[in-house]
Amino acid sequence: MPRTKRKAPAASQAANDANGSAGPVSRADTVYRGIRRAIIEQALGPSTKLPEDLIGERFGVSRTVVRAALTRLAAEGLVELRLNKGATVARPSLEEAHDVFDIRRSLERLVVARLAGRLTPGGAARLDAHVAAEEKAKGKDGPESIRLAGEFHVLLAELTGNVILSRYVGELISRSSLILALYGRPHSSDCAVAEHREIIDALVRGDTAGVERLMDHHLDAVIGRALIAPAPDRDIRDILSAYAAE
Amino acid sequence: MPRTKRKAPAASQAANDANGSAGPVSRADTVYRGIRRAIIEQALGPSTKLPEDLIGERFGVSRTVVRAALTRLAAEGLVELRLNKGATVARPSLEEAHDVFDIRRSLERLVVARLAGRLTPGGAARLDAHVAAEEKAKGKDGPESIRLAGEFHVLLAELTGNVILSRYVGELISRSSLILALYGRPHSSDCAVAEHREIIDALVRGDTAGVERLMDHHLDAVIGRALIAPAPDRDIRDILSAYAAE
DNA sequence: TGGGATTTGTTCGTATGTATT
DNA sequence: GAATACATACGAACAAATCCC
Repeated sequence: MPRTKRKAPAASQAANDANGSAGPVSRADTVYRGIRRAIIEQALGPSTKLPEDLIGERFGVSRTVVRAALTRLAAEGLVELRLNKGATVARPSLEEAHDVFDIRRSLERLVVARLAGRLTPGGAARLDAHVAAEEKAKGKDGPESIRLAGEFHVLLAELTGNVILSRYVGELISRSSLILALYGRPHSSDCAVAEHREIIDALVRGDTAGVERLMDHHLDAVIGRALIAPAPDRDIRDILSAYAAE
Repeated sequence: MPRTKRKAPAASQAANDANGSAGPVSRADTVYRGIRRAIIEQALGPSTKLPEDLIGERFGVSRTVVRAALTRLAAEGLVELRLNKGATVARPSLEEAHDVFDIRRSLERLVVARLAGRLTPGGAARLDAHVAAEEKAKGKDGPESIRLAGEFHVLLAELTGNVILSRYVGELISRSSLILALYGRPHSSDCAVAEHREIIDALVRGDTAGVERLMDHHLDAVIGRALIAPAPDRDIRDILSAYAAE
């Protein structure tokens, strides 16, 4: 009798509703977001194996649903999917790391150029609020801080209204998390909140050239934290249970 | 007796091997590539419904495999996936169209900047060969021509060696196919082969500023063919059979 | 509006492939 | 290296939602 360790029909009918805001959400979405967040917050490190059975158990869904989520994550570059060998958290090479930051420079410069002087009051307010949240989370130095630092850049991209641009920036940001986990210092990942403030100021002033320069410097600083350091391996089981409950 | 029209166990065990070059290929890959090509060559127009059963029948695979392919295509933006309502070929809004070309400008400028003066002899040869193929296919004015025009840009991106960059450019190019199908003139989609030649020349000369200007002009010309025109609807069945056999 | 046909979402069994001893 | 254990790839059936008349 093979693989009899599957759980009962999965009592997760209460996992519906209460989603962010837009449109109905499939169950695969829930799993996708959970794993994505776990990777971004560096709870799941590069090369961590992601067995379908285990994940399905933790999230209360079947392997089919997990597969759909893993497929999406693979398309996004966060997960590697080798035929017949299952999924692992991606382990970007040093070369890929350079590639990521290369494109980030180009696209994030486009973002601030589009935004300079064109920031709505509402947009500026959202940015201010976000930076305030970053400041608040700074002391704790936990995964929250890592995520917020990246989300500042995603928020900027979203404010351009260009959905494709924000999707790409979002992907690049999450890959940056992986890169920092692999090659960066242990947890110096806070993105220099002061620099974020400077960028907002320059955007409000409408100083296009200045904000492009600031963003370049800021990214240089981020890249500067790309040093050699091995990543420890932890047990997936404990980690996932924290993310299964959204 | 619901849905009894499914075919026999599907005798497609010979669908393995003989793939392009790199790594083993899942069956979902085959379906993915087939549908993708059909969309890029404008055989499947925007909003065309993509029923899982029908596609699976044509490709000789089950719905599970089709779903995986559709999930990937959706992540890429070529397909829209609405919950409980199935998949359709994406129909980019005019706004999205502008977004696509906006990012194309930025990324393709990065491509040629990276390439200027750094083109290997092999790379230049591949570009020359490609343009020759474009020239040859130009008379026929068929789907081949559409695909080749886009692949020139993808080839440029690939020559940078930045795999993420080439993935993004590839996605943007295929979306451009959709945009041209929607808003462009019927079939004036050949990308001005002469302009491609000029770009190659400038790259070989190492004329960075010149090639950026040329690429901008070239993209302007492409964007210039974005006019209002409705797209006719055709029957998926006939179309897919041509693409099922690779 | 309603009911049947159709399509999608999901589960789960089986076959096949990979790792391990 | 063969046998065993295990994980993945795929398919068929079932349940639920949607569509269409």
